[in-house]
Amino acid sequence: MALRREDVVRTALRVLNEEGIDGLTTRRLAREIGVQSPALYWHFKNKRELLDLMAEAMLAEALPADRTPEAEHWPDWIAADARAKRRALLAYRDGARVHAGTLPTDDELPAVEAQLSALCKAGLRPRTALRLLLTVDRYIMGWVTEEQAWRQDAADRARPPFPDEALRELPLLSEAVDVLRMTDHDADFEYGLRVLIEGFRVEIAREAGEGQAEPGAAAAGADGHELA
Amino acid sequence: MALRREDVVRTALRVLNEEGIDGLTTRRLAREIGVQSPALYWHFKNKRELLDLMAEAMLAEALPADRTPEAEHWPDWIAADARAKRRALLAYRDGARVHAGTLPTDDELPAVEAQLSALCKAGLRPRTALRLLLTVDRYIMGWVTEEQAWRQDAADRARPPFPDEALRELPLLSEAVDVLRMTDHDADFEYGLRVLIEGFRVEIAREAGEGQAEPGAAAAGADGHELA
DNA sequence: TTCGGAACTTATCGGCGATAAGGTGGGCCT
DNA sequence: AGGCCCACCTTATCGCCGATAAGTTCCGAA
Repeated sequence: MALRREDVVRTALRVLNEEGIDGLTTRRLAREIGVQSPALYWHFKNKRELLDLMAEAMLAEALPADRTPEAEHWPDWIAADARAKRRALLAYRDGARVHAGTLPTDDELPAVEAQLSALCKAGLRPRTALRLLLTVDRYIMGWVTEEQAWRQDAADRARPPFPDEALRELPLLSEAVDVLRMTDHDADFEYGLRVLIEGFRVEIAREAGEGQAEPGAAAAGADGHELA
Repeated sequence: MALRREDVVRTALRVLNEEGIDGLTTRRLAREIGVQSPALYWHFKNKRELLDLMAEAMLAEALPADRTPEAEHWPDWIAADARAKRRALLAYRDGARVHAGTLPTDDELPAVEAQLSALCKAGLRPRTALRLLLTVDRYIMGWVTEEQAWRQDAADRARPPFPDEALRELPLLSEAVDVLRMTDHDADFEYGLRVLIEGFRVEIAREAGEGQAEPGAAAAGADGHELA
């Protein structure tokens, strides 16, 4: 029976978790499947395509696609989606690096449209609503990337970073050293997420109050530095 | 005369810009310097160490270390630092990927301490202040990573992504398609930055108003989902 | 029964990071 | 003056990588 793309992707995700992204080679994967490595190139045009499908599968597991978010509860589903996405990326070793640079598939777009719809009902213009979604997305990606990099080289790191002697004469950093050493990833992630949502609240209040006139006003030119 | 580490790093940054991170190989770099590739291993224990020094040099160019930020103007210098860091990463091809997973050097810590000091004067506890700084940092990293990935495969991409036909039946996405297609990186980045700072404003107002009693209150357990 | 193409194998390519081992030249000690 | 040491580099080579070319197998349709 012929090998199916879907099975290859599933095995690849397992190998990813066992070996990390550097250990996920075409030969290793082929061996795991019980096939010679060039056979993979019948099913995928190159390794990048395989990684793209892996990224898609990772997120598909965790994010149900057919949900219709409600406008009035936008802080709730934005936060829930953010947590789900982080969890999905954390569920696989180097998940963020696999997902980085991936473009949304065409069939992921309707879910985005639904989110935009809810946010627009809450008072945003489509452009601003999409910017908002991208902002939280970038935060998640940056966060989990760093989180997994930390976890990764925590293994092969001889001594823990930021030893107490390096923090001598730095009383404030010493007091916050737990954050620096990422001893409580979850709570630290939640902090940034809450900050973002509080910012969104302000933004939505402003834009909803504007009466959506003057279309150019919030476009804020490339050098628009106005903060207040 | 012996080769100096600093010169190697400078050449490596030039090659990075010419070839991208995948084209930056030890052989290519050695050839550029006029030396055989194993010679590099006299000066660096491995390629990762070279990349770390490159990352450090990239940011050192753009971020003056001895500045003493003022408490009352925190939104200004946080935004300015964020823009400077983004610019520094964008200044080199794949700059974000080079910098990703890098730990702050011991001599970058005093600058952080100074920022914490200003934020604490503004009313935050050290832990929260550091969380705030990390939050904006993660946003920047996520943003620039995506930005450079986009720019990268914009080159070798046959057709532009998100063609109009994929957006049929998706009116809101169609209206926001410029954001999706990243036609105005700068303004989109500014949006997220402004959102973050507005969120920080709320957070600082809350924490300063608390009278900094009840130390456990804002630690928000791992599952602390309270948003309001 | 033949034939074509899907699905695989074997053989091989050029390039990678890294290590081992050997060479070389200048400065320092006696 | 002579010898030596060691910083710094070279040559040779290892094992692995992603990818391609070309040949093989086997099943289902005509």
